Amino acid sequence: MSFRYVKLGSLFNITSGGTPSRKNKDYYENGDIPWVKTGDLKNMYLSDVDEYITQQALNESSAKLFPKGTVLIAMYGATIGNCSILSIDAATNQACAAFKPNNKIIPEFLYYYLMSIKERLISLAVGGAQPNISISILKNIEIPLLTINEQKRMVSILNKSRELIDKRKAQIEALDELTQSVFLEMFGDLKSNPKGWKKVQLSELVQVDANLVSDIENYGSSPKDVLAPAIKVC
DNA sequence: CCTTCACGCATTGCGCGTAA
DNA sequence: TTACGCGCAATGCGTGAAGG
Repeated sequence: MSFRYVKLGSLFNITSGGTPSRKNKDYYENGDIPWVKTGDLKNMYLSDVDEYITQQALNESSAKLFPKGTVLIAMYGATIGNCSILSIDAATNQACAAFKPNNKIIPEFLYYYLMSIKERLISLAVGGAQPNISISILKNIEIPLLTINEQKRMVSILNKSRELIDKRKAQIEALDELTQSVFLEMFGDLKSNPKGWKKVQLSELVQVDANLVSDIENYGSSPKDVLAPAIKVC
């Protein structure tokens, strides 16, 4: 795989949004244009927002409408460095930098790249009370320029890895609940069973590591049957 | 003149302490 | 125990300065 590094500024016309005046009700009341704030940049894809603005707000403020596929990154505030890909057309406030989709970089590849350099981006931020990543800093960030097919291949690998991370997170949460359930089984009031867990074989619940299961089952006082949340760890 | 940057202020929500 | 007030942190907003 051969590639060269290219500055984001030469690939994208990076812009920020704007905040229509809060004093003008006409900008917000009955608005139907999604308006993104940095706090909305939580997940990979963004389809749900807190606030909407009107067409008038769009016309009379520096808020701009960005198309589906635009990658947004928070430039300051506690959410600095957070990214999302728009899965709807939406406007943003001034704290979001926007990379409109083009034919050289696919949004998912840019998203993963920005996430991979998040810590570096934060360290580049300047300012005291509220550190700032400016658009000029973003323009100077270099990204490996791969062919679209290579980008797609990388994205599919990274998607799989992300799925794995999500699954692992779900497993950890499930195992945390399992901890509670074991204590409830051993010391709690079973009749009350406040969470409505069912009684199942431990081996039925935990499929991830057969040795771990046998270790737990063979560990003296541990019960083979446990009260468990209605999920399976696999 | 318009856009962007960067700073500081305003607002909101949460946690903690205290008094009733 | 509950309600209230205070302080702090997080986040959004406004605005003056700078530069193209």
